[in-house]
Amino acid sequence: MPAEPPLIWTLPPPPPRQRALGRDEIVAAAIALADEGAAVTMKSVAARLGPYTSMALYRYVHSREGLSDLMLDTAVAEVPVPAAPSGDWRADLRALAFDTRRMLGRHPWCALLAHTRPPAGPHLMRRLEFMLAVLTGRGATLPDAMTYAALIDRHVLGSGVQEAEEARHEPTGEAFTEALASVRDLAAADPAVPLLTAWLTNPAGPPRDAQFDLGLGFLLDGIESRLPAR
Amino acid sequence: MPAEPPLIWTLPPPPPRQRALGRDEIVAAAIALADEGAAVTMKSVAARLGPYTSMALYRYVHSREGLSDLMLDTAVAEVPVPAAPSGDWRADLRALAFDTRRMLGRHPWCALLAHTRPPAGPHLMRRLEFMLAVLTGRGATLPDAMTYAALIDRHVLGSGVQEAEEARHEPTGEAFTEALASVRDLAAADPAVPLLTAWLTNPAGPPRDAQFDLGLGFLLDGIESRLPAR
DNA sequence: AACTCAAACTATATGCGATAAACTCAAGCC
DNA sequence: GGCTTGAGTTTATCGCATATAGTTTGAGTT
Repeated sequence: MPAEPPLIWTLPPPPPRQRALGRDEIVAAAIALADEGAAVTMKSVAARLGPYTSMALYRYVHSREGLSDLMLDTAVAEVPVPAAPSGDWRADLRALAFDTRRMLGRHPWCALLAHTRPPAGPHLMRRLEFMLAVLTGRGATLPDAMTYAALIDRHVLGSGVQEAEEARHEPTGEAFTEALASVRDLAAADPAVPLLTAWLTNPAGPPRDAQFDLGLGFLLDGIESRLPAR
Repeated sequence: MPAEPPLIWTLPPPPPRQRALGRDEIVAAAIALADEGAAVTMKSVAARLGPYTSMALYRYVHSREGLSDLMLDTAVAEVPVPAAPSGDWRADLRALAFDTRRMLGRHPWCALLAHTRPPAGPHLMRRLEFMLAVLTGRGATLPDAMTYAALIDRHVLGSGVQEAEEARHEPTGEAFTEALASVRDLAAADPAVPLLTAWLTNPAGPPRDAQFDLGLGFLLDGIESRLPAR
């Protein structure tokens, strides 16, 4: 027998509708979810904002892809970009690289996204503009500056993606140790990969930041060698 | 009224069933689809193999993720890996990097996949082992060798992802030109990004291969400077 | 020649995710 | 008071992965 629908009088009064979502709140909610490692779906974002449905978001962000692009640019906005080069091109680029890296640490999902989306957001553009200004200010041609900037960002984003991947698996020592062990066993079973096996048995190496700085230094050295003499 | 089911006699005789799928055929079909830029779904892969359903694949590849991992390792298997270092560490690493780059050119989907999946396949392992052998053979410690190898792969994969992204949009001059124009207009509308606007108006620069080689050279130079003296 | 059985597929159903189209509902306006 | 408009909701598809349960088939057995 179908249950009698409850009388309206027994039900709580409807909550006051909170109207007027906005792009900013939506993007902030999506970023918060992504930072927590939760899946970002239209539904989960809407739910986080209150008693909304996924369809409510479309008015503001147009599509899922639009939301992704907004998330990316909003995260990049956290990277401090000086108004003008300081005069020390190397320090400028290094600081920007590290600041970006720190942002990627706060928003690990960002690295992959940056790889997949065109760099068309306003904050992405201003960040790139600064790199170009620093390099051309030191004498590079515009095409060369673009090449160098791409090189550096490759390093920054590549590190970001890799570390995000690693972090995604590490937190729980349980499954992680097991996964590592299974890869190690796989390697150990193949006599063709002794060095890899040795490393997996005792994975050592400089800390991440040092590795990052090392590679960045290599790139900056290379760029410096091709800049016009002072 | 529900249509009368047709009598079996009016239907064509069943086609002879081709049995025995196999992991290799499945992975090859998936790679072929991906190379063509088509979506790789269980269904599309099965259909490409004949009159199969998506479920037929699960026996062989376990899951969608399993299929991805097999695709990745199979593609990496195309990269020729010498049995042993030649004695010229720099030439060895450079050749491996360029061979990998060529493979990524044939399989553009591979770069992103390599970024997202653990490098546990047998061919991925052997490729890495070779890099480690080259670097330790020249005097690097194992942890350092791992750091350097990661640096190089970051560059190789990063270039691969970027060029794959670019290629995905270029083929059709129609929409691409339009998209480029809209980004340029966006930049032009922001007075804060004159250099970027200038570049977008006239995107120039060395050819891709030269840019790749430039960055690779920077990294190899840097590595060289930290290798023990001969 | 009929029978059995496991391997190889198919059918069916569930659930998630994105999104189009149509609908509702409250304010403000004439 | 009826009309418009903005802001969400409902409903309905569609694509995709995949669990579970069936079905077919062909190689061997008796």
